[in-house]
Amino acid sequence: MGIKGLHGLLKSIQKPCHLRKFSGETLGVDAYGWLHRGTVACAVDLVLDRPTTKHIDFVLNRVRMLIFFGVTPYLVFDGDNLPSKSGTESERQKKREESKALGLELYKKGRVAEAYQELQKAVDVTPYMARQLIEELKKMKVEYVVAPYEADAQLVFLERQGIINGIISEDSDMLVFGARRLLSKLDQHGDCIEINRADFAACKEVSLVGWTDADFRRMCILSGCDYLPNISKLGLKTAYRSIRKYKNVDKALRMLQLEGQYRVPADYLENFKQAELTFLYQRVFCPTAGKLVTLTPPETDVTLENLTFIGDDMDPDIATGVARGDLDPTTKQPISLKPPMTGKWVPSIGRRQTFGSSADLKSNKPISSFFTPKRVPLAELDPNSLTPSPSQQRLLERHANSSWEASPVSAQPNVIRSAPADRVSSPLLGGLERNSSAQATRASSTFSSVKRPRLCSETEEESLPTRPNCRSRFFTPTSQGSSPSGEKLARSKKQRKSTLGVFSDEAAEEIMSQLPDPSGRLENPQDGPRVGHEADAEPHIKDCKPPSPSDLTVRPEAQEVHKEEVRQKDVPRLADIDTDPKVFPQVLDCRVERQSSTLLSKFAFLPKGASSGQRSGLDQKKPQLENTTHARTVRPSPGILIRPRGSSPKRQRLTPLQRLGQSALSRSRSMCLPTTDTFGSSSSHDITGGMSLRSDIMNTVAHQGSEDLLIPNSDEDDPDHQSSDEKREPVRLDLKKFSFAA
DNA sequence: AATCGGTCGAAAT
DNA sequence: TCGACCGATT
Repeated sequence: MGIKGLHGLLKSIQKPCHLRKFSGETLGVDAYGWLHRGTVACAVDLVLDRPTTKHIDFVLNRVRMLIFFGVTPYLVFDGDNLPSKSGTESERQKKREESKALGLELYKKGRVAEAYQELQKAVDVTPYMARQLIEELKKMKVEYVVAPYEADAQLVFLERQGIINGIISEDSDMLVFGARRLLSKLDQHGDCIEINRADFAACKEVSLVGWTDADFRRMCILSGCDYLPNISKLGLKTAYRSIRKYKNVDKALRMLQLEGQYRVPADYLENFKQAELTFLYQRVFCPTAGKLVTLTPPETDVTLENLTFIGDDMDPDIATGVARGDLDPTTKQPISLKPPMTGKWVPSIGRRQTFGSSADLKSNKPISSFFTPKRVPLAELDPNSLTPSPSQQRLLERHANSSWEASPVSAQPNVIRSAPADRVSSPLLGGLERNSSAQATRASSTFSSVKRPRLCSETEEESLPTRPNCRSRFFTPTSQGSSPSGEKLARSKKQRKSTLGVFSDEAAEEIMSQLPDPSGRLENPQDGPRVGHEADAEPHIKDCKPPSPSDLTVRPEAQEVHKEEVRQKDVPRLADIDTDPKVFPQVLDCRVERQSSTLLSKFAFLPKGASSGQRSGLDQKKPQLENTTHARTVRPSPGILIRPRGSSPKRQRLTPLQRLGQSALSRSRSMCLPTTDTFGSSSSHDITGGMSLRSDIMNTVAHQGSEDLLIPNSDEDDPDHQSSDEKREPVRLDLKKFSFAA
């Protein structure tokens, strides 16, 4: 997958950093990558069709982590296979089935561990899993899109449109597509590495100074990529040299062959061009236009019809259905929200109505009659679970006499306000809901509402308020004093930690000490030695260009406006439950319970950290953390979470807690300020100047590695940065680590 | 020096 | 499954 060895080639411009750096920005996520990681934890269950949501929860935890650090997640799912990759996929499918058979065999023999290993290979990430996850994302008001084809291209497209400010993915192909800012190796703490296109000129392994995107792309393709296997014995280094020398692939290939050693297949050049065109023009979904467009606007002399390998175009309605996750990206058929238990697939429209309609829920038929008791997976997975959790039971009782029919949405805001714990009664939400009218949305919304309590239940059970010690899940089990996992965390953070004292609560300390971390200020000046100019030496293959005005997509300067429009348009489908006020209280209750438990966990969590704290700044920070947590994690509100960049928070109707959260948010934002603004406006990319950095910058540099020296960024004038001094003290000690890293 | 093929540990609970 | 790493090969 991806380009072999590319990470190694770009080692020197990989900057260790933390999600906090991207606070206030929107990051695109390769959702299948996360889902796949999540399946590791429950591979056996998935293969055996046993009920599990661990893989979904894994992703949701990551999403929450992003939100916690002020990042707006935007999840992007893979869609259909490109025609050229269909062979690969069937091979994989075959391998998976073999692994499944072998794994099950081992399992029967009692060799569980081996079976486990084998079954991990058998897991496939399905559109259904994506759909499950999407339902949760809707509830959390997290933006997402299902790409018509590859998520890679979709992500890069979104980045170019300015809809996202960076891409979280492990796939180095992203850079070939033209990603500008790639975040990889994200761990559960928020640490990751950044590869920024603007830094390419600083690459030490090879000199990319003066390289265009086209040069880079061709080098990668030449060394072997998903669309074209490499010429044997020809790797990245050789590809680099020949592109550097000849710039032109045609000539490079001829010379490589002449020099002997390399045997270039007859059709290689043709395939090469195809591969390049796939990287350039693969079809993606434009959320603004509501239809498919090519990743790069086609040049006038490019006839898309001839490019079958970039993926077929599709009807805008279908494309939108796929993008929303309503339609299977491959079959284009509606994805049933019901688990595909027996292979008997019920058309999802009918199914949804069945589940969501009031008639059905009120029918005399006992709900359990819908299920075969023997089929445990069904019972477990179905949203209308026959055995409601305690909280569900209470809710059901409470609403035993109330109608399930939808009532006018205008009643909604009242419902929200009357809810005791729902402090974030977002005016934005209410307002937008009134606009929601799409029937399809309504149908799935109703379903979601019913489904929600069920899907909550696992989380609920794990974090019931009766267990005040449980913690937010993305904080990993660390706050239990000196637990093994605490040590594990400490180990992973050793670079930063080594000079700090030993705290009773590593995790809390971590969060506390880093909350106001100025690392966000170390933004990459996007200019400096320019690498990305598109000066294509080869006329026969067109290069990426910024979206042209003629394109249906948005131009950068119009983005804010368009983004707003997109939001407005999108909200109905995102605001699923909220379209049904009657169901809302139930859902709310469940959510509140879950969320208050999350909140409680934070409270349980924080004092420990605070008590172990040794710095006076800690007390200043604690309330902010709590409130930020509350506003962002506990009750994701569109007013906070899905605010278009640049627009101002709607303060006037925020609750005090929200306001605190907001102030914390804006605070962290101001500290991380030039993130977006620095884009292209920050001054020099002066390598030698790195050593003259102010000490406060050095703080950050210290634990970020030498590459950060390349990116001076001075923006520390946050007057109420309470703990900057306290903060500075311990971190500066880390300079040792820096010298180590350097 | 670069590439290739193999092994190993981490991923997740 | 992926990467990092090692040793063999050219």
